[in-house]
Amino acid sequence: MVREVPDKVSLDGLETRFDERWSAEGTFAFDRTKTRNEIFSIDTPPPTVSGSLHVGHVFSYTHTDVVARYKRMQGLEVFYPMGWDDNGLPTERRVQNYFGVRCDPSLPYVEGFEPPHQGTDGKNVKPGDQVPVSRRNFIELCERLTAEDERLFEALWRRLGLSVDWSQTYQTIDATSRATAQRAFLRNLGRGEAYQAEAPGLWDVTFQTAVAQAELEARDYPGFFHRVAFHRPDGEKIFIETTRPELIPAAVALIAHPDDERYQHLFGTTVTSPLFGVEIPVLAHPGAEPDKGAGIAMCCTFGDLTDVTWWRELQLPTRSIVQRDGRVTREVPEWISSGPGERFFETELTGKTTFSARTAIVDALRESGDLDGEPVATQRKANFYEKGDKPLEIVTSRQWYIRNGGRDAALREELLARGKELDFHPDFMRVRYENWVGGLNGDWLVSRQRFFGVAIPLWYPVLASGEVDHDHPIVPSEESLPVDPTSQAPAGHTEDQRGVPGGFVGDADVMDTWATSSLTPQIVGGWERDADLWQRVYPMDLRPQGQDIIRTWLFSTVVRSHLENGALPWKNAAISGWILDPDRKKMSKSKGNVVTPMDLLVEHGSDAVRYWAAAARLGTDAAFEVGQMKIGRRLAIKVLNASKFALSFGGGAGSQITLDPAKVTEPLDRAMLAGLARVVDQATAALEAYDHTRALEVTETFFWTFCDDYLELVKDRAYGAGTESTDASGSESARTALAVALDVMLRLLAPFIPFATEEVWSWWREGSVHRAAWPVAAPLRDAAGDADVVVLTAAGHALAALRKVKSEAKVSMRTPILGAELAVPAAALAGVRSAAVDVRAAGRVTGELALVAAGEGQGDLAVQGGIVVTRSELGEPEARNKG
RNA sequence: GGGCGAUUGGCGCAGUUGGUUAGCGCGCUUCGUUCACACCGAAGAGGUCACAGGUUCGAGUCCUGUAUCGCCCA
Repeated sequence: MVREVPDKVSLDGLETRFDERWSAEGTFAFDRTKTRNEIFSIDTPPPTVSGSLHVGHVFSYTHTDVVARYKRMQGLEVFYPMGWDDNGLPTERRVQNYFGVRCDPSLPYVEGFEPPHQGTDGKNVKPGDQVPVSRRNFIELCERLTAEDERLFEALWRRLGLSVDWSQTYQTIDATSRATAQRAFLRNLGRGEAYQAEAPGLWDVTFQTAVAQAELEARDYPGFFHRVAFHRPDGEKIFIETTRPELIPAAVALIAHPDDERYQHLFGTTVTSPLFGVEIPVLAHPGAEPDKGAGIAMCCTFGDLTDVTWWRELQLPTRSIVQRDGRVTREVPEWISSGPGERFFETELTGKTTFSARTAIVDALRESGDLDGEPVATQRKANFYEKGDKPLEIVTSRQWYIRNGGRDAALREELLARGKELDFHPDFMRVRYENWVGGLNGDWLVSRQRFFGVAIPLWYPVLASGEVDHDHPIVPSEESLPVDPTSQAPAGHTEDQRGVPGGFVGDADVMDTWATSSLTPQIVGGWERDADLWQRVYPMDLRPQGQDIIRTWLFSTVVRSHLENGALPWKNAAISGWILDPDRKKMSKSKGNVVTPMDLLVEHGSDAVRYWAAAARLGTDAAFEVGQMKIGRRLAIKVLNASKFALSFGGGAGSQITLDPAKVTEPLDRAMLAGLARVVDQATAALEAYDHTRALEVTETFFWTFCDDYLELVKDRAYGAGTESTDASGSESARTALAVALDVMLRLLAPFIPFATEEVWSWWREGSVHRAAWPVAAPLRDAAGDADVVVLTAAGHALAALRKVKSEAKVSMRTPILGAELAVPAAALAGVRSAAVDVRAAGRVTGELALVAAGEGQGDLAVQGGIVVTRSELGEPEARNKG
């Protein structure tokens, strides 16, 4: 039953109208009564609030939504929650500036705290004016502030048409996430997978925090090679080249490659350092690169990660001089005992930044004659914290680690096996996982010396001596989580025992943000919180994400799930590519070429933008192309117009439409359904293989042929007038075929252009197209019988050949053809013949239409399928109705 | 330095396990059109598939090497 078809169709306003309807009707609400095999669960990336959503988000989240909508139409109940990532520095800074506060974990929680500011118009509050608050208060303020971000993000996602169940949202700092992260950590601790160690690690002096391998970024950093002499007992000078002469006082060995002939005679001997006269050994290690610099390197504790390797493998002493604040130690180290060296250190180096210390040392080396030539400028790779702007130092500190296979071959093999078990889309993305896991050189450092984040849920006893006993942490019960050890006392203790002998101290650190976000399946799935939900959704089906965070988010999630649940967290990982700007560069804010997503959606319409996104395959970078969106918009409008047309033949609103395939009797109509059956098979197979692009392509191609050829061919017959086919069944056949095809094509297109398809669906079908069943080919094939799609192709070509006559004669397509003869290739002849009535009608052939077999070499298959018009006579063009 | 991906008409992309004459869209040219659609329709022009070797009866497709671009890791 056709309820209504608008006179004038439009895409405008569909986004808002259907978002409201889908919400009101709970179209995407998750039905948790379904069992695991009836559910498709998606572990969606939580976007970072405080950041902003950009075109790349729209792009990749659309890919996920296409899958979600497809799976839902396949009859699966889709578990598709959305989260907000508010961990990390950007949120911390915004909270500080917006409310004029700073987090001080040493403070107690204040009930009902009101911050001094409510927004400062973008101006920063000076650190001195910031009011210190407890971590719990800080987190509460964060939740207050990010509520606005979340509202804006949700509005964008709704407009884009993400079929998320909006009653299922979470924040990575909310109580559930904190409890989950802490519980998982305590489980790791209990099984010995989390441990603390006093070890050299990367340290950011600006942010005053330890940094994990996964957060490293190697950048070019300008420096100078200094050629510096060490001294043998006999006075011979051994030259090394270093970019960090300020670390000479921290030198513990000179190291050359074991096969390097130049240094064979030195191995096993000692040299003394210039200026400081510290005696150090000359050692061999394959890590030394003979063709780099002098071929012999100064090993300091610690200048870089190679030093750490040498220190560990050659069991060298620790002689650190750089402190956590990035300055040289204020005490003269005990190993520097030569009179002049000691004095020099004390007067020129103590407390200086590494930069100033370098200047002082280089001046002194020049004076003592130990500097050979002048420093030579160079670009070297230095390790940076991805958010920092100073090279990382390496300092020794006590930190918590979680085992990730970086130090344990057996665990590494298990994790590599998990990688093989996971279906990556596209498959080659697996290599990035394997390279990363294979290249790990340490466990996962999870402690962060930050204030804002999920607290490490531990306290430590304070001994009678006043010393803190880190070896026997006090662990909270899982029921008490989340806890904040800096503002809560452990069970059995009171707050007045904090920091006093016989009492306790709380661990002041927070966990790495990945330590929380690696648990998104557990957070959304109700792990240890909602056992019923958990067994319905876990392990999950799909993790969509970007390729840049395979080493972090994907890997850490696999680690947690493997350790905690002995399972892979999901079956599939769908990796989206980048958005490139017209210069084929990654789009970035700094380049100022980022378009605000909401503007994009408003300007082009959501279906158009989704079409652009869906036209790019997983893992493939895509150009930001407005042209592609315009094509999507054209498709959406065409769907509206063609549908309006197809539904109008029965008489428009109020007319009955049957979808009974038995009524499709004409060969041409059956041929069209045969073609559609094939499209259904191809689109389904493509979507099953996470190849949404192919599904869209075959559907779209068929749809355009349907509009350009089929619709034109059957127009007159569907109207039921004007041809020699006065037979009502011919008209009914066309009308039924049109409706059946429309019904199927709307469903095929629904995951891609959900708004236009839903609009059409609402004109004549019940419920939402997004809860309609995904089409299957069998009924179409049954209706098509033995009809072959070549009938449609051939008839379309014949029509095109007639059009060409008119086009070349530069006359209107409405010009009648008084008579014509077509030479048709043998393979197409029967097809054209069986559709001759429709071809004549669509081509406006009023007289004879002769069909003859084409001769050898006649016609070009690439042009109108080889059909050639051998004779034609045009009638008078129709008079124009002007005015 | 290692790894992964890309290179097809002016632009953006398809091209399934090697198989007739390499497709699609945009743009372009010409024409048409207001009773589905001007956010339109029809017809047309336009390509030594980055380069060099090799395997094969046959290579855009497989192998080797080179170049350029992008990303990741050292």
